Amino acid sequence: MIDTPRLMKKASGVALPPGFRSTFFEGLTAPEIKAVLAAARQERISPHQLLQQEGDPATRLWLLVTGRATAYRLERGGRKLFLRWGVPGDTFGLATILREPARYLVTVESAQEGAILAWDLPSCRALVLQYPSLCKAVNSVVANYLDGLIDALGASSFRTAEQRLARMLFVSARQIGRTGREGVELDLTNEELAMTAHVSVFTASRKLSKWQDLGILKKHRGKIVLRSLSLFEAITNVTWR
Amino acid sequence: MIDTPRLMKKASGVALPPGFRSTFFEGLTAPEIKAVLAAARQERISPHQLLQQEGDPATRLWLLVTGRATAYRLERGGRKLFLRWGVPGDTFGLATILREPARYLVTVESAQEGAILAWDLPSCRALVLQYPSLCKAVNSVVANYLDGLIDALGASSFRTAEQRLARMLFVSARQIGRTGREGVELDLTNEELAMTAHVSVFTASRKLSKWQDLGILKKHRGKIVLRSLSLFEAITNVTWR
DNA sequence: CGACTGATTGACTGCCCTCAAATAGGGTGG
DNA sequence: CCACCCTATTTGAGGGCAGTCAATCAGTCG
Repeated sequence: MIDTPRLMKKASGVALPPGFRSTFFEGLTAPEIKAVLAAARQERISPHQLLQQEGDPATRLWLLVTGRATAYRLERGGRKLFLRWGVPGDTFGLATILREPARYLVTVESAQEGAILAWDLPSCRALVLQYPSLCKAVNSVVANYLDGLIDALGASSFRTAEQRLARMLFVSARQIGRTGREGVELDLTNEELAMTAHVSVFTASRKLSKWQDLGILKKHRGKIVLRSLSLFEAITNVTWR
Repeated sequence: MIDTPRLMKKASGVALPPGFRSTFFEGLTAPEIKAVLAAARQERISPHQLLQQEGDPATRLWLLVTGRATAYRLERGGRKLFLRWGVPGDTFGLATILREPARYLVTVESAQEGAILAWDLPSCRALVLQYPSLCKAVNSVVANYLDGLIDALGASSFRTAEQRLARMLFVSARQIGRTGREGVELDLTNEELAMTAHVSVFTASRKLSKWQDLGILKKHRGKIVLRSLSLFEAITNVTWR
């Protein structure tokens, strides 16, 4: 969809897609951004690649440029606890900048072809020393993650499977949805959606069918088209009186 | 239990309980800690006092010195989503140090008499400018919160009411438990415990009774005595195959 | 046209929440 | 010291949401 930047070994001029934005850069001045970008290394990623693994020593900070990723934690029994989508502009490996010998808190796996910008440990150290506001940028990103997590916890604790599903459709639409002519298109299988909403595949299928019958979405294999976003928002909010 | 520090209007010498430790101070040098403490203001708190409210402008950073607090978020319908205990050494209002016009993410309510150290917005700004490592300290604390939240989300998503209860008893024991002669004593009503484990009061009562029959805890009104901590840890881990 | 993977549907089960009502602890005032 | 009250806790009955299991159906790709 967007001309993907080419691989570059050394970062003299990192190519970013036009209109690229990242919350990580907010709060940084233009020259700071420039300096930070100059220290970055760009890499291509392929689907099902483990970008970082929980428990591993945090040796690099990185930022998703194009593609999609999934952040999750492995629970006892091998189940994956979905935490959030990684979309262009999202930053991970933030632990690298925290206390020096840190470990990744979560596992991040790419879901598509794409590209990332990465900073290794020495670069991070140097950058933080030179630009203290970087620390604030990290803070800001982490705060966003916190907020999202609290929301997810609330959903998981107080809401029904139907509400959790509707919520996930809603937030996924904003994050990984493409606006097509029939509505917002989501490249998600039932299984993926079920996992993100912490619901069984069967209830996911049932609820989706119900919503299709109501005409507020359309299902295809591995793809969901939402006709009306606001209805899903309503579903998640209503019902708790 | 510990001689509580007296109220001081100006912070010339802030009185901390002997042996007081805070993760917030880790990563700071001794002179830094001294400077930070010098800028603090000490206040007494009483039970059921709202130390901060979600959505309010974040105007102060503070640290619990003595007492106990509850961090939660208010959900639609007025239900409280319990997030974590606040115990001596815990820091809150970290948003104050992030992007300048910030708002509190969560509500924190005191549960006992106690004392806090507080820094107002100008102090925070000044301190962060002078000691960049403060930013790292904040980062570190937030990372801990993140980790705890992910854990809670996992519990809420994948575990049974019994496992969530056992988990909460276990973590509460470490955080707010006193070691008595019969085991670890927890000052918790069934209702409080139920709320923190995201379980109904009734299932809480039933499970507690069951565990009392098994002899691994003893119930009193508003108080629980755990005879064996490790058993509870086992309960939370077992069962997932 | 197979083969494989994703999606569906129905039947069954069980955890845990809701509601109603009774019981007990602990402090207070007479 | 006892009667009383308020609140915490208990107990049982009932029901619903949603998960598991099994089997079938449907799309896609080779």
